[in-house]
Amino acid sequence: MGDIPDAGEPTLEEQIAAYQREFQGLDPQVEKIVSALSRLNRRMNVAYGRQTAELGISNAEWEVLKALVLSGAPYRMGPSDLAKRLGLTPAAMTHRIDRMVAEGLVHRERDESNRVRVIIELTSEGREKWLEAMRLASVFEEDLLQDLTPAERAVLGEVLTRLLRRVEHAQPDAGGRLNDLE
Amino acid sequence: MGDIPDAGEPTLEEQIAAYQREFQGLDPQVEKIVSALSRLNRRMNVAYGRQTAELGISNAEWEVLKALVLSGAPYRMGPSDLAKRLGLTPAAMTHRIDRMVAEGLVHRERDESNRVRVIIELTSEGREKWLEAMRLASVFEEDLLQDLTPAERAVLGEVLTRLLRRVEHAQPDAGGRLNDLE
DNA sequence: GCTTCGAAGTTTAGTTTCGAACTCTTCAGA
DNA sequence: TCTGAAGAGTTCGAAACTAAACTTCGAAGC
Repeated sequence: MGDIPDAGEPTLEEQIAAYQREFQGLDPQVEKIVSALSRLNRRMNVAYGRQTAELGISNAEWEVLKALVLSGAPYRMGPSDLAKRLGLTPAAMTHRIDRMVAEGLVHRERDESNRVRVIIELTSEGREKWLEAMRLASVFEEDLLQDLTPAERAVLGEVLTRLLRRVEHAQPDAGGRLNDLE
Repeated sequence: MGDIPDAGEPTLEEQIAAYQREFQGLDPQVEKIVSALSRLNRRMNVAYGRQTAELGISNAEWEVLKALVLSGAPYRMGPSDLAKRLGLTPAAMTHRIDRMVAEGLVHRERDESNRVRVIIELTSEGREKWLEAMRLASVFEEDLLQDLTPAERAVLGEVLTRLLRRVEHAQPDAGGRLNDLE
């Protein structure tokens, strides 16, 4: 027990070996980094999902709460802004807000100064839910990184930030290469 | 232009600052690592999606092709195994296979030696699609990591693998702490 | 041999999302 | 003022997923 990472999933080492076998000319180190990154993220999302589920909210709802809290007091955003921020279509946002209003996590009202707009505002209950979720998440995250030395944390943070900047300011073209967007 | 990472999304630094403001007692370095990890993964998936879309397949289909190829010749798996491997319910797997059979990417047949089972086998067309996708993906990945020094690559790979092992062999309990499953 | 249990896959009902059409409001220009 | 255009949000229909019920086959026990 404990040796099988997930049902039917090969270990990272087995997967790298399989890639080498099936596709020539692949750098094992690159593939290791990319595969580990992807898996790690997946596992972390599962962990977050477990935690939020215990608070009676879904991962999707947690994302909305997060966006609202991080926008700062008075914790208000329009549906379109939320949709862009979360990468959803406006239609999906409408439905998601419907649910969250019904659960008392957010409040929806029409902006009287511009009657086309709608204001989504965090309720105190919604803010409390987010705080509870953050308490759980922060303990989990600290625990996850606990074995890393200060030097390793520094390098990891710096390198990931650099990679992120590279992806954010560039997008792959048809051939897969990253072109600077200027 | 090029300074706005994504529509309406704050920069990583702004987001960390917002976390510090809204939630006391958070380690900025931990949050930086976790946030960068999550964002980086999201951007990479968008990039992969763009590439596979160009080949006329979805990201979901690419995952199935990947599982089959990595299983090794003769590239056969049962629907249940595929579902477990991809983290889907058997029902979703049935439908996904339906589509892929219609597109000629995989072949479905009943196992005559055990008539409860079904065998999903990669077609040569499916294998070719995967190879094309891999060619694009590997260029993208090499390009993404191109600015990293050999030392940085080594540390990154090692640290990520260590973190992955920690999440894989342990699961957070109600309080968020990681317990060894033994 | 018959029965029961369990495993593999499909079907059905309900949820969440996307794409596109639609409504309502605001603003610019004749 | 009236009209046209654009933006914000919702509604509608279709796609993809989950959970649960169902079907079929195989294996074990009596």
